[in-house]
Amino acid sequence: MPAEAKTAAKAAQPPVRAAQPVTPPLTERQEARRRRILHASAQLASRGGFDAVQMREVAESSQVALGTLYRYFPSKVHLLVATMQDQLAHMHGTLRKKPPSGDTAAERVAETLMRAFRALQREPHLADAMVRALTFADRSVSPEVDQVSRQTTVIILDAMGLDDPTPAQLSAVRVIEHTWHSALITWLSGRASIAQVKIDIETVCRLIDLTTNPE
Amino acid sequence: MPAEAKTAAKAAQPPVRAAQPVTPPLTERQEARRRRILHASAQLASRGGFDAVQMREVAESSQVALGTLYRYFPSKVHLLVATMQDQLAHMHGTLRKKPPSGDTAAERVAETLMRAFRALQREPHLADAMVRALTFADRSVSPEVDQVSRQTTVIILDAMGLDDPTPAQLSAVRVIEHTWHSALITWLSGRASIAQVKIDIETVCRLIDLTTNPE
DNA sequence: CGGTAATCTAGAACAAGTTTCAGACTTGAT
DNA sequence: ATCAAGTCTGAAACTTGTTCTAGATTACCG
Repeated sequence: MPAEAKTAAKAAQPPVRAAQPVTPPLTERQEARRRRILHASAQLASRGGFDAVQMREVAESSQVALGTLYRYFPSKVHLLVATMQDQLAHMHGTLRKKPPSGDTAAERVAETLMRAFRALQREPHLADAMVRALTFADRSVSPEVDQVSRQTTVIILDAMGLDDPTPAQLSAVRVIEHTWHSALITWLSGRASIAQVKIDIETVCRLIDLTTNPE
Repeated sequence: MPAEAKTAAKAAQPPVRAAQPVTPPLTERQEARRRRILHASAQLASRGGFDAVQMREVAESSQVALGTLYRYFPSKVHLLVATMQDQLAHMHGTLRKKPPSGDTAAERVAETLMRAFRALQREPHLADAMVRALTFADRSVSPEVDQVSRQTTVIILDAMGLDDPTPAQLSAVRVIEHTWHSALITWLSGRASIAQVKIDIETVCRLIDLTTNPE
């Protein structure tokens, strides 16, 4: 990977879906292309994880020229992070349907995260690809990664049943997200058991009580 | 990166320093080569981070053939994780000299981590290279990553002044490590300020009190 | 010392991410 | 319908991690 390429935020014109800023509306065919690409990406990732998502294959599977693929997603990491955004949206929808049942906010958050975790377990390779991309992303992907982070925050706050979090609560949520990502990685690389992930998530969720009913 | 290469733990003969198992003692010249390699790696990393550590350059800087470099460190990630082990050992030595002064275990751990954080701030590119390698590492690097994790655990337990931690305390320590790595990453990729990292570390360290004086 | 196995070297070769380019195709405005 | 601007395609080129090979060097055993 050329050093400069990863560092400089390539200023590709329209299709690159940046953070929020003016995204020139895509034509129908463009939207379809984008969707095909994301689908191919997820499919390849489900097979063999990060390494199996090869740009040439994604291009071929989605019936798009390599150059076009790079116009839509300026790097493999961008592509996988976008794939994660996509999957996250899905998951948020799913989670919304059956709200967690715990009594305390901590319990509900832990329950939600474990539910998400079980979903990821069903596609461990896909999880691998997405999470590795997320943590490997450099500054040029920051807007997209940030968006994923915001979406995760929303999910957690949702589970807490909170509309207007205090700074302390936001910090707790960030810490939970940190733990979530990192625990996922240790599990994916075989360095932690599922049981351990569960315990750690429950442990970190206790921080919520700590910020809800102050010291 | 060939898929298989990253996945299969290459059984290179002697120099590959595995986890703990029998490492045939290196001759003096071999030890020197290893040291030159790690030094070159750290130096290049300090310049431009992960991307600047190019295997050909490392080989050249350390006066070693490319093939030899790969015999000592079977991949770029292995090399960078080993570099991290090296730097961690350094840091542990440094931290040991001036034990943290806080009254509670939580304070001492937070103080220690912030001290480490300030050290990393002095070489942000190096930190970038090491941390990115650490989280990007796949299963083939697990033993080495695990070793880094164990060393980090020791540092934290040291700061807590604990010899015989309970399972709950170990979980808290793991969560702190998760937060530490992940917070570092968000800082390195410009998505969080130093102040935010500090707050999050202090937040997560409160878990210690929670496990020390039970609910 | 002599011989043999292990190690090291230089350099070619290969794989996958990324860039580039010329030409065909679409789109939108006139 | 027509033209200019913007997109897409196919293919080649380039970069950097990784592997491979043949021949020199080194380490060690008797």
